[in-house]
Amino acid sequence: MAQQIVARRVPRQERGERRVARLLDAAAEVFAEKGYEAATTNLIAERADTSIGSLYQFFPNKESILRALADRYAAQVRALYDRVLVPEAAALPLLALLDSLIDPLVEFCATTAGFAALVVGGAQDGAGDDIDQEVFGRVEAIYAARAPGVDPAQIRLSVLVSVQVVKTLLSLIKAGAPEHARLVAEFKRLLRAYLAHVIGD
Amino acid sequence: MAQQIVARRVPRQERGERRVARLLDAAAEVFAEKGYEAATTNLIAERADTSIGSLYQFFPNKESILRALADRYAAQVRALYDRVLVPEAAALPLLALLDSLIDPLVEFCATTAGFAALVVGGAQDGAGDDIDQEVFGRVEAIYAARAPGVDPAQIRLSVLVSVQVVKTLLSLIKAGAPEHARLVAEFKRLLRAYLAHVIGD
Amino acid sequence: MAQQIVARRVPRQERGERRVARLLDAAAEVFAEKGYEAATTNLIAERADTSIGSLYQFFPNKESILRALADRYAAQVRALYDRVLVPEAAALPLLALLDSLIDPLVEFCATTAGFAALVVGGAQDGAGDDIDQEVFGRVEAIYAARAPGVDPAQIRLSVLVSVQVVKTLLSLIKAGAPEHARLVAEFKRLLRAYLAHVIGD
Amino acid sequence: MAQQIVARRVPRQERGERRVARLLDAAAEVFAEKGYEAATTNLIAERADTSIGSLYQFFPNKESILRALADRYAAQVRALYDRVLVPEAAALPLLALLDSLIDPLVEFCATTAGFAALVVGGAQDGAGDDIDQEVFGRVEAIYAARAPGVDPAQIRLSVLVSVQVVKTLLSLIKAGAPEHARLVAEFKRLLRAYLAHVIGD
DNA sequence: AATGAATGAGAATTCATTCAT
DNA sequence: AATGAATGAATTCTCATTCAT
Repeated sequence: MAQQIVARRVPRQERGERRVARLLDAAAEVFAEKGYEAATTNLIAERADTSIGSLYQFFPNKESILRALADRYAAQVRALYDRVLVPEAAALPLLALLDSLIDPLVEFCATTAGFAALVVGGAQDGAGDDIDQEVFGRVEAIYAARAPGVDPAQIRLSVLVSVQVVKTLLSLIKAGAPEHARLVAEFKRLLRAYLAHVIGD
Repeated sequence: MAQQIVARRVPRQERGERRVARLLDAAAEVFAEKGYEAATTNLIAERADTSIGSLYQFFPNKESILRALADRYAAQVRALYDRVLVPEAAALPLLALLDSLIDPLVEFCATTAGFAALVVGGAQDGAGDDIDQEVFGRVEAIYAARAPGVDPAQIRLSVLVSVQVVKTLLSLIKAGAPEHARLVAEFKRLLRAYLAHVIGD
Repeated sequence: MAQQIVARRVPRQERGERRVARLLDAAAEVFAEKGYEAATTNLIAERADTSIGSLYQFFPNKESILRALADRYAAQVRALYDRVLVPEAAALPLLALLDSLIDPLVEFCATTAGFAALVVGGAQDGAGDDIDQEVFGRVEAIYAARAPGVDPAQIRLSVLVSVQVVKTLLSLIKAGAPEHARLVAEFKRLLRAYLAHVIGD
Repeated sequence: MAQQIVARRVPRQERGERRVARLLDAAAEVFAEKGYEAATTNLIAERADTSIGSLYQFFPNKESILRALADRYAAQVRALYDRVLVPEAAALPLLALLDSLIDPLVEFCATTAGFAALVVGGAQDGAGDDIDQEVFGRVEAIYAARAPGVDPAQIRLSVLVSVQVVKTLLSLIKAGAPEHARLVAEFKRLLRAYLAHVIGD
């Protein structure tokens, strides 16, 4: 009996989750296309093949859609880094470290419509903060492990600089800069030159 | 006599100019506070102690206010750089060069309400482009003068990186990052390390 | 079963249609009272006991309300003429023909608030054109059938004159001319005298 | 002395009159181009090479410009008819009478930008009424003289019909109907056929 | 008298959000 | 739970009219 009740519920929850996912996909698309302010909740619902009423069943207001999207991206970035940014990464040569730091984000950015808009664009006040935190924490751990003697405050500052620089790179890519690869390489040069001083080559 | 006639007209023009200036000041404030989209033309007029009708006497629509603001900033940045970024700057030691490149902007940013929002924020499509161009051209000339042997494409790439990095710095300052000075110093370190490779220390 | 599904949707559609009808009624009233330009969409919505938002759910802009109203009138005139202006009308004595041509329009005009304003008033560029066409085509067919030997160009000219004269009559009635009936009779005399020459008595 | 004072005044008054004339010309143009509602007082002033302030020195509001324009047209029509519509016209053959009734108006309409718009268009409630009266009175006198035995009420009705028919003709011409001349001829046929019954050929 | 900058009520239209079905 | 019609506050912009200069 209890199982039945649970079982009967699961499909419903699943259906709900699928709908939320569709809504977030649609929102990512629409936010990326029009920007947060110009995006309308009606268009998002329509793109998600749902009704506006359903949208408001899952999200109390427009901003919460953005937050949820940011949450999802933060989780995706976490998963991304779980694979490549293992603690041992701290032992890699700086160049390799930068590769494993930057390349996943660049690729994610290229594949994922609204990501850059959210992380970089400052679409809405603190929308990208969770994603930032996700990256920040990882990088801080690695830098600290790599340069144990350095003042933690200096480490944090270097992490801040690094993260901001990568975000800038992503924003340029999103803006459709030509010579994608060349740009990525140059930003790696930038960070390498800087970090060689701070946490060693 | 002739002077009198001219003089009689001046107050009118001056009044108009003062009003435009007040409107732009107000717009800068409001754009900075709320962002471009959320800013309303009525609020801008109110802040400028004028009527909405007067606002539309000077600006045909909301976007033109943003453009005019960008123009004004571009002119101010030009004036700023006219003083410090003389051609001889190319001969300075890299650190001094970075000082004269960055410090004026940082200070201007700190004093001027909506500047960073416009330059960095991507408030509206190409709003900050003129300001960017202003800086870009100057910096390109200096880098090229300093490193005559380097491939112009590489120079341009380095200028792009430099300008973007400075814009990032400004956005952090605008975001109210604590330890202002420390941050500026660190971004100078970042650029110095990078540029030492590209255009020499 | 299938019927039920269909049936369930009907109330919604019906509600929408009723609302559109109410909006058009209100619009007819308001356009007739104030003229197209001076009529406000807010007043139309209010008169229709709806919100301005609902109005814009059905009509993309003010002009489209006018067009829809014209469409509705054109359809009503078509229906009107379907009953009385059968092909056999061509065989009627001229006076009887004029009766069946004019009387329905006069009555429709008297019962229907905004009709004359639209047909005659030139409220907006081509607003009444469809209604004109509706009448023009019918009358042309009848005149041609009645006077087969006459040059088609002359027929069209006579139709134009006839239609314009009737429109003028309607405008006078709308303007609240006293002695309604006398006026109608006189305009019939006018057209009879003219058409007796052109298409025969 | 007295003469001097008068003399000194005359130029002022003349200047004012010339300005009023220029304003009315401009208004005619603008009303004809855009219609009464869409015409702006600022545009009228600009077209008249004056300031908006001067416009309001002579006209208390927008509507009064229309009225003044109508007055001017009424006077011009009066002058027009003073030449051709002499009492002896009543003795002319009907066709010649119609010529002298219609031709001047058609020509005036063709030469004078805003005339038709005003007389026909119903630009504003009673704007063309004075002009109507001007024509109505003349025609009534002539019809009455020509058909002394006819009931005055019938005369008035026939005048009404005649005037309305001519107005309709003017509106078609203004609307840019092709075959100008043919149209005029046909409308004369229309009126001739009608009037032959009423006031004799 | 002439000017034109200034005013602000008012218009069309949008869109986040609610709620009856 | 799903739907989408309904709502109306808020926004941009216009234009008749006023009034200081």
